[in-house]
Amino acid sequence: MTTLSKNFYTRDDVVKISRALIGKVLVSTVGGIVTSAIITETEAYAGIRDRASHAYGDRRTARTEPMYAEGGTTYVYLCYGIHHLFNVVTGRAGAPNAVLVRAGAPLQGLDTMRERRGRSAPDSRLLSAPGSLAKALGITTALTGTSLIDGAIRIENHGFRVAPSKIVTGPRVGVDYAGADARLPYRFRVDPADVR
DNA sequence: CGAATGATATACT
DNA sequence: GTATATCATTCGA
Repeated sequence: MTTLSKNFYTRDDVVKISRALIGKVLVSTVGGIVTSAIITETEAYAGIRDRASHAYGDRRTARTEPMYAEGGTTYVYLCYGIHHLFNVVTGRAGAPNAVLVRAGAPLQGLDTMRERRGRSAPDSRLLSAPGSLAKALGITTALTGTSLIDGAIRIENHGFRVAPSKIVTGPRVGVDYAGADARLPYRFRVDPADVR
């Protein structure tokens, strides 16, 4: 049960890191309450030449600034005016790479997650999509740019095992506008039942 | 299937 | 500075 160290995040290959995050544990401490989840789905966003990335074409703005930080920090932004989406920034400083955490399986703080998500969400869907996952874990844009090493959000290795053959690779969701890049196999997911 | 909902990027005046 | 189109989505009809 160790917190992932800086050198996990600062590696070059964001796609590899995206795959490696499957089975790791995302932990948030918000309002003095700890909630955590096993990561079951991620997507890689690969720098300034990835049309699907917010940083495509080196679009460095107030919003995307956290993506340009050194790996090991967060990038949280508001999508569709409603949903806060949580990303892990990777790579070296100046290279805007990030991994979107799309889904998870509840581990700790189940009651709090249920409260945050509201009555209509069944347990099986508590963390089944990126907006829902952030909501259940209490993650908002207020936490963008914060450290994953010693901040309110961290990622730990609890020793959960996922057979490589159980990790499904495919194109990313909701990026049709990205042309050919929309078909890149940058999405990774595993059935929660295949995490031991 | 489509409304909800607001920050943001971009293109104007 | 102001206008407007767009968006790494979700939920309910």
